[in-house]
Amino acid sequence: MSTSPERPDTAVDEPDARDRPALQVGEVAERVGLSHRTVRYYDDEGLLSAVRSAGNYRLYSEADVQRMLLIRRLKPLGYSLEEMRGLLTLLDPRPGDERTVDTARVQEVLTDLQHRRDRLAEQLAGADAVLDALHGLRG
Amino acid sequence: MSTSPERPDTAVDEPDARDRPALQVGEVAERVGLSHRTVRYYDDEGLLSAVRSAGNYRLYSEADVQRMLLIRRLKPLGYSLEEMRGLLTLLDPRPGDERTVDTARVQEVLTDLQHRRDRLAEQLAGADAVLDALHGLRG
DNA sequence: CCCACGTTTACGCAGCGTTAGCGTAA
DNA sequence: ATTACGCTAACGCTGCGTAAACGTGG
Repeated sequence: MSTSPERPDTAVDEPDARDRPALQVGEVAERVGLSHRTVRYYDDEGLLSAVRSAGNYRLYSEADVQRMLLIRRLKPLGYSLEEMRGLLTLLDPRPGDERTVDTARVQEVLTDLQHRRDRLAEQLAGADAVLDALHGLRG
Repeated sequence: MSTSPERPDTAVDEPDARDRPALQVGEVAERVGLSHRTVRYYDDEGLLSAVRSAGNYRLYSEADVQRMLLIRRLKPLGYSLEEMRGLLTLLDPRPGDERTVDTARVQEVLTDLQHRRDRLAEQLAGADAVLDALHGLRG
């Protein structure tokens, strides 16, 4: 997710690979479709890891943006931010996260993810049912 | 929804039509898949209209159950309970609700409903994208 | 008939998680 | 204009405590 496989730039894989934090809160908020308030909140809750500018502004990297987009996709599945934190260490590990790829845990998370996806699908089906009934009532 | 067209009982259309409130909070909660606390909350918020027993217990009719199921289907679309109240007067009017079938308003509500449905579909697609990526990462 | 028991409900208060608004300052 | 920070509120629940109503068995 955070890797950019094609990048003959700084030789290595990703660590500093031209992805130095440069975006401030408003920019990323707009890009990922969250309010700047929410971005700040996620940051405070430890889901994000902004670097600070000289003037103490939060600065985000492209990888951070990807992470936020991931959060944005995961959130409708009903995870709390605390659960999200755990999820992210598995799905979008940051340097300094546990490196042991606990396969059992991953499987556990994955099936849970599936269940939630299915529930979401049911909700969509429910909405469609209502919509159908409604369109029927006035064709 | 709440009408049972065949009933030569009390002459009129539906008011008492064998659908007298008889279910108490726990029963309906289980049937519609909400906590009894939530049912009470909805009731307090004016989404439901329970009748009270001699001992002050809430009693719900079959029509109420249908209404709750409708709420349950509409809720994932992100309506606030206040919006829900307005929705219900349109989609599941109770005796005593505005009887003018404001067509423009209905259309408005309907397209909003559609938008929300589409947003839900996008969320599902987003979840599937994550799931696909994840399954790819360990096939 | 009555009592004692367990279950169900009522109500209010208080808390939580997620957001969003505001004011003030840098 | 943008951000930082903290306070507060709103929303949708949820849990707790206490009290009353119910149903069943003795």
